[in-house]
Amino acid sequence: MRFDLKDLELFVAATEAGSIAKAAERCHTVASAVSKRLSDLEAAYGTALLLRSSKGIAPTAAGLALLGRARAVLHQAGQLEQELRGYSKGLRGRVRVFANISAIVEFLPSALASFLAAHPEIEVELEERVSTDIAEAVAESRADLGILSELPSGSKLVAIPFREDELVLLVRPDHTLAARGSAGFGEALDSDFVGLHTDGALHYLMLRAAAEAGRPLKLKIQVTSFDAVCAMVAAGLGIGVIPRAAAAAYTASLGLVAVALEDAWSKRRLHICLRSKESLSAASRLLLDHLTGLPS
Amino acid sequence: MRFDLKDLELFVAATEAGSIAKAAERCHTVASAVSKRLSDLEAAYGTALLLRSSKGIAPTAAGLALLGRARAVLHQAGQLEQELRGYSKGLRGRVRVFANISAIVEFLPSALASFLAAHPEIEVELEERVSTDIAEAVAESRADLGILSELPSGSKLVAIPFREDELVLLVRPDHTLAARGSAGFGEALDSDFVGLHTDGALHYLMLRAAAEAGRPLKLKIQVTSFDAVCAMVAAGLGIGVIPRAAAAAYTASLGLVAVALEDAWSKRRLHICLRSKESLSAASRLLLDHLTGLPS
DNA sequence: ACCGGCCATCGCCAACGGCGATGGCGGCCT
DNA sequence: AGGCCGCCATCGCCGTTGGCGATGGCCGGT
Repeated sequence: MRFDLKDLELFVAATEAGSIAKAAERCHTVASAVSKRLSDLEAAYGTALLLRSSKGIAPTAAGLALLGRARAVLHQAGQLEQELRGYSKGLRGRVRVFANISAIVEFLPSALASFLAAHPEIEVELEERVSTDIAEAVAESRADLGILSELPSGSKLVAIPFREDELVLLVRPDHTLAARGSAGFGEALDSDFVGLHTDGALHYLMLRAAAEAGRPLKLKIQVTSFDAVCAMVAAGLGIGVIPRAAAAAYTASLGLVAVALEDAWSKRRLHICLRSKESLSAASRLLLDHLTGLPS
Repeated sequence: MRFDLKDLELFVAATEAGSIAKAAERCHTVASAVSKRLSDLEAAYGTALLLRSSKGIAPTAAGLALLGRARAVLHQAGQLEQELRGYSKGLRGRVRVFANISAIVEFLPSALASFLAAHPEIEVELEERVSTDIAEAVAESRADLGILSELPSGSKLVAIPFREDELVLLVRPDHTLAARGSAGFGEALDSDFVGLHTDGALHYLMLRAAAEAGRPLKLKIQVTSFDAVCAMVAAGLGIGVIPRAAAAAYTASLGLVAVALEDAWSKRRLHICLRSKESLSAASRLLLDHLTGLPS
């Protein structure tokens, strides 16, 4: 390992600031030191990372590619430091949870609140990801617990059923389906849709359902949160498919209508996934027990 | 940041080896240095990470929790270093691409030209294969990236959608279908066909479509390139099925006519396949990013 | 043409960190 | 029981690393 965390910090700071001088200031040092470290870094690997000019610096292609990885390393290192600090303050544990947006919006707020109230000495770190990323992160020990809809096939992880999650159609009151208590997804395909993350499981479900109906999914707008979906739907830009619990919060305030989906795939079961029960830390196991023991 | 990558390495090595002395040996240093660094690490955050005894060390709960995170940081740092090395010498390293004939004729010329212009230091090695061979080559690491129409079922490879590919009937102006803007494949089955590789996906599609129509595919001539198909068609030896983009180049010069196919299978989606994003070399990833980032 | 901002280089020096020796501790074998 | 061995912590020594400030070259804007 011929580089240092400080090297990475300086590199990121320099590319972000666009200037070695600014980076030095931000990192509480002087430009000459930064210049040297960066030059040495480049020399050590025989690769130009920065383009120097009299008005600052810009990353080369290699530098740009490196930037992302450097940020990832620094982020992880930062988390590690936080965790260390936590231990010195008497914290007894820290659990890293990756969850999909449905779980985060619907179930985790209350579940985590009660858990943290019962275990103030445990810190929970929560990040939102799409299901495939979650499984990967858990498999690679970047997360202790994952909450997702379905494990990717072939995954070696353990999956424990968590909650039921019902998807509903979200429409404006003036939509033709608004008066119906329920509808098939196929009936909704005439409308434009407002979608979520292109790589999310929900998106995939909708695409497949449309394909099975032999019709295209008219997806014009893509956003990344349920409230954004609701806002788009309220604005008349299309209709959406979101979990019932997420819909409930918005139907009243925005005057929208939730229509039950009759398709089988609209009933999803969320799962908690982990590498193995034995590999869980004490804190993680406490959280797992809490999540699975709660009345749903 | 009060710790160092080397601290983490030593910490991981020590907990794995169960002994500071062993860790020192593994890391090519001496025990005293390791002992000091670990003590300093603990002192810096006021947390005991290791339990010392006369027969070695064992991690405390805090240390155990830290272990996973430290590994994650080191893993990412290792990736970063590998990438750096890749840039120094690897960018001279080649990217091996296996692609089917459709991709090679329709999309790769311009895509590769712009890529090589942007990255003159990267060599791209391109071979034409049929889709099944491509998937196999990628799976066996004989190729870095594959471009094909559909992955064989059961394949463990990652497939990323690439481009749309529309197949058309290529006929002479005096053919009965030449006056039609579009036709079903079934209507064309009266004619003789000029075919491509007997084992290619395109050939397979045609065979299956003919079988579904309950009629034989009258295939007399088999060649291995689109221009050969065109020449055969122009010579009146039959009609052909090739991608629209490939047809465009010849319809004018040879006085041929492209007739749209009405069958659903004529709209294919090409995919880029690879083992996993993580296993890609830096150069391969650059090419992948380039291909997926291009406007289609 | 000057000035200001930028980066690279150089010499200086402090501090960090590795090294080897030493000492204390506990278990194990004889 | 006594000696021995392997372990880790501590200490002083010293080489290297790395920060600092000054200097100089470069370019663009005023």
